[in-house]
Amino acid sequence: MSLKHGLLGLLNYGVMSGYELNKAFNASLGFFWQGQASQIYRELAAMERSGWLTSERVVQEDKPSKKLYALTEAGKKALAEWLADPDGGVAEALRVRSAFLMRVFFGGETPPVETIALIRAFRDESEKALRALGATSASVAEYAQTVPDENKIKYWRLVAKFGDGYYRAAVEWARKALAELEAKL
Amino acid sequence: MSLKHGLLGLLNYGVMSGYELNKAFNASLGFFWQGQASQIYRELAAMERSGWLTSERVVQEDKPSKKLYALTEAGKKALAEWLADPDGGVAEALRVRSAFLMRVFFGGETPPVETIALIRAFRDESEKALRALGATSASVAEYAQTVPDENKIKYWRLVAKFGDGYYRAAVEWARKALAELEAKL
DNA sequence: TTAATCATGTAACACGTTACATGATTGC
DNA sequence: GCAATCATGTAACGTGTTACATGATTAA
Repeated sequence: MSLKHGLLGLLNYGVMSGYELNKAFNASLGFFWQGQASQIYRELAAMERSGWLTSERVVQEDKPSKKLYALTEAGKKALAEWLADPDGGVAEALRVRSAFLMRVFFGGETPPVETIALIRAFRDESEKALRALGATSASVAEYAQTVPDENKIKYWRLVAKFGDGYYRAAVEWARKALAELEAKL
Repeated sequence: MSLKHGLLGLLNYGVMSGYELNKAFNASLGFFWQGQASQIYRELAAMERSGWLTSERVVQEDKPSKKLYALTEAGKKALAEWLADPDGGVAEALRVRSAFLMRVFFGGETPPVETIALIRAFRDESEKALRALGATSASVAEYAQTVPDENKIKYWRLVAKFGDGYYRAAVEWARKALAELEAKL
């Protein structure tokens, strides 16, 4: 799975604590992968057990002590192998899993207004997501100016563009669906 | 979760065996929800335990005997409640989970050709999915002619259109991304 | 003769989610 | 005075995946 590999990728940029990893994960990889804090701690413990990481406890004044994780050679190797995997999860990438679409599928079993209300909520959420992504992209663009590591940022922008296209498609679908359903009321 | 509710929805159309449910599930709900056969059997057993279903063993000649599942009143109620839920999983519907995008995100850590190869594979898969969906839509259209239960089919088509928009967005994204990356080689 | 279809499942493991616990410090 | 931030985790449960087992029949 990829929570592990996301953590490896982040730790490759530098030593971090579990708490910092959780924040970094949500801020950067959060769009296409989500993990609860508790899960991240569990994975970190597992990764340390399998020799990918070492941890060092750092005692702080005025704050709880933290554990800094660092990649080992084995961890770097695991990351490199994942990056070099020619398969790269392409097949699963297109898979949709949506209770919402399932609900729409069974729309014929309920009064139309209920499904319409649901699709309206979906449209609103999609528009919100689109706006939020715009804000993220703006902050990436800003970051790009100060630290012009163009090589990395290029790929970050690609991922953001995927999100943009996805949310746009969602909004467009919802609008058309609503126009169709509302016309028949 | 929704595997349960998908099964309830299918059983609402008529009595079926686990094997038939698995096939029906993959054929109709498979686009937006996937379940292994073994998981379906497990869920059916759990649903029977909680009183949503009853099962009857049917002995067949020349074929292994099967178990036919039927909705109980409690099962119908559970389905109705799920259908009436005003939330309907809208928030989670937009969530993306993609190891592929994570891999692209870290594209700066590998030679560009590797990421390009990956995105090409993704583009090919997306085009394939789009074609496959076209075939599905055609068979739905055909089915619509013979059994013109327009009310149900309307919603099926809506779901198919979502898939169409999604795959199209994927193909478009991949093409643009490739054009950008290949130009800099 | 090999694979696919029919039909059911068990077992084990992997991953995701939710609730809870601790306890000091800082900002509204 | 209350909520948020910092920082770590445990426990339990829910869901998803993979491998395996059985065994007859039918089509390429």
